This record gives sequence, C-alpha cells and structure tokens, in this order.
Amino acid sequence: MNWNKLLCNRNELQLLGTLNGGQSFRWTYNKDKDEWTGVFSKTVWKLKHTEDCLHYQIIGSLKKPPESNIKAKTSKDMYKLKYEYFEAMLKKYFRLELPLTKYYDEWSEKDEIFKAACKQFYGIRMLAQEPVENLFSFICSQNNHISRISSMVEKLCTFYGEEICEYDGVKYYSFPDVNKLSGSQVEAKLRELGFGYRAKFIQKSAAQIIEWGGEEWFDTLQNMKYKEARQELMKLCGIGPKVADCICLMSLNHLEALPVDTHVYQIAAHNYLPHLRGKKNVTDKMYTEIGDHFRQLYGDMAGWAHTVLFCADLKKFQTDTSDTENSKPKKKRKK
DNA sequence: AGCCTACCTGGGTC
DNA sequence: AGACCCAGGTAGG
Repeated sequence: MNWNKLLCNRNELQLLGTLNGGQSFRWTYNKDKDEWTGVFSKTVWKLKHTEDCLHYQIIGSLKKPPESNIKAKTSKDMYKLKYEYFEAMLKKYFRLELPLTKYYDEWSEKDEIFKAACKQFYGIRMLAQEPVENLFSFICSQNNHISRISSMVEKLCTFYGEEICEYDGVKYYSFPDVNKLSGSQVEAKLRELGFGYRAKFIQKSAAQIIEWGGEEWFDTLQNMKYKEARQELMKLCGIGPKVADCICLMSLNHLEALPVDTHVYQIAAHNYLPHLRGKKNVTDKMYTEIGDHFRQLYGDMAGWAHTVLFCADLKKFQTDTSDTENSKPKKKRKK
C-alpha cells in the first residue's frame, strides 16, 4: 500500500500531543515504525509524520467517494478521486486550514506562561471530531482514567459499531450510530462490560438524542451560540458543565468553550488565580471564573489555547517533573 | 443558588 | 496483603 502525503511541518502539527492528549481515545502508536493507527469517519487510517509532510494510508473504509461524471474512468482517475475525497476528510479532522503557528504567536504575546509552556508543546491541534463519538466518549471519561476510558470506547465500537476491516490480525470497528446505543437492553449490557454507572447515562442520552432528531440535532447545536449549545447538551443525563464544554470545543466548533477539570483547576490556581488554591473541589462559581479568566486572556479560541496548557500539564508528556511539580496537587495522607 | 456525597471500576500507593 | 486514594464529573439531595 502506498503512502500519500500532505505538506505540513512540525510546528503546524505534532501527532503525539494531538492524538494522545486526551481528545480522542482511538489512536495507537507503533513506536518501532513511528506510525499511528486510528479510526474516524468509519475509516481506518495510518499516519506518519516526517520533517515536512504528513503521510497517510487508508487501511479500510465504509465510506465511498461520490460517483463522478467523468466518462473515461481510468484507474488513475479513480485513484485520484478517491484520495482527494479522503484527503479532504483528513484535513478537516486536523483543521489543517487553520494557521496554528500564527495562533501560538498570538497566545504567546498575550501570556508569558503560555509562551514558556508552548516551546516544548508545539503543534497541538484541536481536532474536529464527530459529535457522536465525542459525546459518548466523554460520558465515559467522567471520574475515570484515560486507559480505562480507551478500553470502554473500544468496547462500544466492538459491540455496537460496524466492522470496517481486518488488518494485521486486528479487526477495526466504526464508532456506533446513536440509535444502536439507544436500545432498552444497552444499559444492562454495558453494566456487564464494566461501564459502571455510566451505562445508564449512555443509554438514556442516546434515547433522548433520537427523540430530539438523531444526528441532525448536532447540526442545530453547531449553529447555536456557544452558551446555548452548552445549555442544550446539559439537558442530557450524564452531561454536566465539563463534558458539555468538551463537546462544544471538540466537535461543535465552539472554540471558546473551555472544559475545567482537575488539571485545569490546578493550572489556574497555581499560575493565574491564587485565591482559588487549596479548594477541595471545583464549584460552579469557580468553574465560571476559571473559564472566563482564560477567555478574557486568550480571546475567542481560548479552548484551543487551554488544550495546549493542558497537554503541558499531562504527566505522560513530562520528561522532567522538577519544573512542574508545584502545579500538582499535594498528596494527602489520611489515617 | 451553592455546597455535599454517593457512585462503578481498576490501577497505583503505602 | 488489604485498605485506602484517585481518575479530564455528575445527579440528586
């Protein structure tokens, strides 16, 4: 199979931070080959980044390029059509039309802390994910570890998605459609699979979304103002302020949405809002204050900027803990 | 409105 | 070895 490629330098895209930074849970890295394998848009992708190009392969797909009007379809024409179609999907997923280096410069100018943090964390992109996958993945994320979230997302795909292809002895599945998750037996099955109390949230939210128009409901959310879309999402069972903001930011194109979780709270309290230090948990009031602070600082793409900071705070990306340990919560020992 | 606490589960810590 | 704590939170009181 041939690699296709797109011009894209390292400052414009870093695959590690973007694909393994807690936005999507479906990418795996092959260290020996320096390749990423993952699924989005019912398509299995393989990605690799060299100095100035993003290389990609289509391993398998349930999607078909639209029929063209070209009369003489040579195999070369067909090949070209196919790859134009998939390349457009890839560009959209990574938002490659947006000039990231320019944004980094702007955020650096507005904030010295960002300027220092971003050096090691160049090329962190906000993916344009599919709302359905994004929503159900982040229902799974609550009060949970990334390793367990990933395994739960894979279970959803294996049990309720469609098989796309088999490659190197591994079967790949699409993320399920909403109606597949809305069945009355879904909660019991997910409980059995170890989803815990999230099982009910998934089934109830899916049923509610179907009632409100299915996947088209997400289109209406995209066209709303951020705050309105957020309010609508929070009407679903299992979606609170944080997950609603994740969905707004990651799949509804509301880039000012800024999810405040324990990490972001720690960053904010340590570096920006000292009066919030030492609180036991994030109240609604604090949540709003932290979000508004960053929106005021970075402007209308604050959520993207915050994701870069979030990445810099994630333990797995830290090569040296000495410069960041103060941003970590102190271990409490209770006897 | 704003502050508690229970909640499934699995991995890490002491 | 066993009882904690904690994890990209949320619903219900």
